[in-house]
This record gives sequence, structure tokens and C-alpha cells, in this order.
Amino acid sequence: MLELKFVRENPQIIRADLHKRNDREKLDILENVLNFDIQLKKIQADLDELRHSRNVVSKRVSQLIKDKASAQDIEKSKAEAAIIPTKIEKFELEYKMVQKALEQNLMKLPNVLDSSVPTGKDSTENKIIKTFKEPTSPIANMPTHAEIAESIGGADFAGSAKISGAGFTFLTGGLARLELALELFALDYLAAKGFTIVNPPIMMNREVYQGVTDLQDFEQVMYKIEGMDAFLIATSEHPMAAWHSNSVFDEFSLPVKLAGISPCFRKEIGAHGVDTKGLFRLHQFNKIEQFVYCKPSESWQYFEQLMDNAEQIWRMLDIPYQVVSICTGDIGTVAAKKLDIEAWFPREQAYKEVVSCSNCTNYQSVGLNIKYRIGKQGAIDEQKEFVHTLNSTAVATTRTLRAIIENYYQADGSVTIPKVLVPYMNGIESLKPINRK
RNA sequence: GUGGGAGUCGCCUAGUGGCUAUGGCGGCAGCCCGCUAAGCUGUUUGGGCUAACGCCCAACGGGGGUUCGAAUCCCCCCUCCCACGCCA
Repeated sequence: MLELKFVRENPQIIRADLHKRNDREKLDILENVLNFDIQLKKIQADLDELRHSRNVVSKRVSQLIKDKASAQDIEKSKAEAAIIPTKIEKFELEYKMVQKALEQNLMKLPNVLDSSVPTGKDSTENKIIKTFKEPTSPIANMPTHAEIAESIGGADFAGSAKISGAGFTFLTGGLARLELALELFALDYLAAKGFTIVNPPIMMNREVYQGVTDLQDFEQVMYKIEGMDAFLIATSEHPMAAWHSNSVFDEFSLPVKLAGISPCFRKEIGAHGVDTKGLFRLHQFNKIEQFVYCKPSESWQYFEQLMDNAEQIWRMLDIPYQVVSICTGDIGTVAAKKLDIEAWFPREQAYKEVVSCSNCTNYQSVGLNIKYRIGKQGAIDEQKEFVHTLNSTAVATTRTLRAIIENYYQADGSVTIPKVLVPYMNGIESLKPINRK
């Protein structure tokens, strides 16, 4: 959510930004916010005045009783006071309505974009800013990654479809171990960089969830738990962001760097041809996520660090990738800037998203009310400011498994284990096809 | 899940319908003091108005209700503690 004060004071910045996004609907919403804000202030002033008069009369009643005034005088004052609450009620109702309308509109306004975000209408206009290694050609007659996974005894899609429907998998044997190896590898890397490993709750209530994501996601992405005010998390970013809602960090305790480990649940996975079966798009997958709370002045520095960590992981896996800057038409509501890593998938001859790194600036922290204290607590010049939050994939296991399967597939049908993962695999260096009878 | 207890300012705490929600600790600022560390005064939530001194409103876990007036009374919900039960 944008800070109301910021919207009030800088409507021209937001207007310019919405033009960049080519979003006419939100321009109207901005005007609504500004109008409701003025209305609300006026109602507030009237309401305060009414409440004041009520307080004054009430005090007089109290005084009369104490002075043992005549019952008649007391009743007279009471009667006078009795008129006020109905007036107050009316204004309070109006206040609540306008306040709700204001908030609903405010929540629809997207974050202000960083000036470096490329302008473009959709994902086709994202900008490639870096590549690692050259794209490779597939081995002749290369099967799909799902077929390879099954042939090495690493997955059972028929089995998962039978018990859970499409969009799930049983990972088995060497591939199940490889998933754990990836997670441990990424966690070790991040722990060495000063990240604290976090295993968060995987359900969150609606009120808190609204602070970390946009409303669309509730309909399209998130699973609601029936009979409970709870949603399955779509990423550990969400509980890690919400963790410190309604609290104040000490300036010197920042940055807080977290490495979240969790399953992720997503309703919308679409049908994407060759991806429909396999490990690329699932209703449930595991992910190691980087998350940072920091001072506003330092967020771009940490944005680079998160991106660098993700890149280093893919470099060590030694898989070709490109880095893409997400354009204005594709970036969504929350991030001020977003860079994706797209790994190379040789069989499909395409780069596909495996990492997404965002600087959310104060968009999440405003919604969740997460501040930090500038200077010492209690000091005369003590000030509180919203923190910045950032998040980035470290490794989304299933997508990465697919990338490993395709990039490390050998002509004999085996999949070589990337060197950096071998120590995490009990020394296993290759997953070989299993002969079926 | 059942029964009992609790939730008040950063922390502890007083407060059973009416002055401005006590008091302490901690923090911050100022004063005092030649002596080992205290003492005194002020301050310590959010919002609105004002050039400023100030003025006003809201806030006692959350949401409703009763009342001229609610931390206090009533209803619903949440969280924590204790006991019992169930359980990986």
C-alpha cells in the first residue's frame, strides 16, 4: 500500500507513474483517493467538534451530581446531552464509509516504479540486461524432462494425478534427494552471507495477507482453508514480510536478512503445452527465499546483493541464464523494480523464469505498519520511518530440478549431478535410468 | 477440546460508571553537584488545528452493545498462562 501522506503530497509523481504504466483505470482511482481524503478530513473535524461538545456536557452533568444540584437541573443537562450521540452516530457512520472507500481505493494503487524500469506493454517487452554462458543444443532425441525424471525413478506423475489431480508430483529416490541437496546448498550459501534460516508457518489469516499481496491474488492464486480465516502461503516471502507487522525495528538492528524455507501453494498454474506435465508449474513446490528488511537508503544496495546471490547459485550450478528487467506492463503492483533470472532449457530452446528479485521499497511495510526508529528511543528528535522490504528467490526446487535434468542430461539417458551438489548427495555423481521389466 | 485465570503507555503496575487513566522502572532532555552516583524538574501513543505558546479528538487485546458519560457493565471473537484430555 502507498502511504496516504505521500499520495496527498505527491499526486503528480503517481500520475506520471500511472501514465508510464498506461493504466487509465488507476488514474481515476487516484482521483478517488484524493477526494475521499479531503472528505474524510472534513468529517473528522466535524466529528471531533461534536465529540468535544459531548465531553463538555457530560462533564457538566458529572459536576452537577457532585455539587448535589437539584434533580431538575441534572435532568435538564442530561436531556441536553442526550441529543448529541445521535448526531455523532451519523457522522461516525459516514466516517467509516468514507474511510473504507478511501482504503479500498488506496490499496489498488500500485507502487511507484524506479526510473530504471523499462517501459513496455507486456512480458514480450522485458529487457535482457545480462547473459551467462551460451545457450546449448539439446541432445538428439531428447525426451521431455518429465519422461527423464520418470525413467531415472525420480518422479511419478501418474501416481500424484491419481491421488491429487494435475499440478502435483511424487518426487522419489535420487531426485527427492537432489531436491534436498539443492535446498541445503542454497541455505549453506545464504547462511555464509549472514542470512538467518527461517521455517515459517504456511498458513496466514486474511487481514495480514492483505498487507503483503494485492487483492487479485486472493481470487487467482491463494488457497483458502475452509472453515478458517486462513490461506496457504504462496511463498515464504509472505509470512516473513508479515512477521514484523505492527512493530518498530531499532535502527541498529537493520538489515534483517532471512532465508525462508517452505512449501508454496498456488491455485493458478495454467496450461502451458509441454509444461502441463512435469516440474515447471505445480500447485505445490518448495522454495528457498531471500528476504530483507532494511533502511530506505540501503535498499538498492541489498537489491544488488540478493540478485548477486541468486546469480551465484546459478553460476555454481553452471547452467546458462539471462537476467531480464521486468517492464512497466509486466511488473505488477508491489515491486518498484523487478529482475528475473531465466535459465536455459535446451530441449525447448528457451529461457524460462526461475528467479524473481524485487525491491518493494515501502509498499509492503506501509500496509503492514513496519517501521524503524531513527536515533535513540525516547530522544527528542526520535523519528519513525517505514522500512524497505526486498525479496528474491534463492532456489525454487522443482523448476531448478527441471533445469538440471535438461542441462545435465547425457546421451546414455542418465543425469549428471552438478559438481557443487555432489557433497550433498552422499557422493552420488549421476542418476541413472532404471531398467523396467 | 474442557475448566480456571489473565491481557492497561517500551517493561511492570493501580484503577468496579464521572476531575486530565495511577505509580514505578527503563529511555530522552535540562538542572544541580568535586567525588564513585545519586538527587531534582520535565518528557516518553496516534491523528487534526496553529506562525508559535497551545487547543481538540481518539487510544486500556479486537469488534459490537447499554449510558448524557465505559478501562470499568453486557454480548461475540482473539491471544497468553495453569490444570485435565487428546495427539506426531
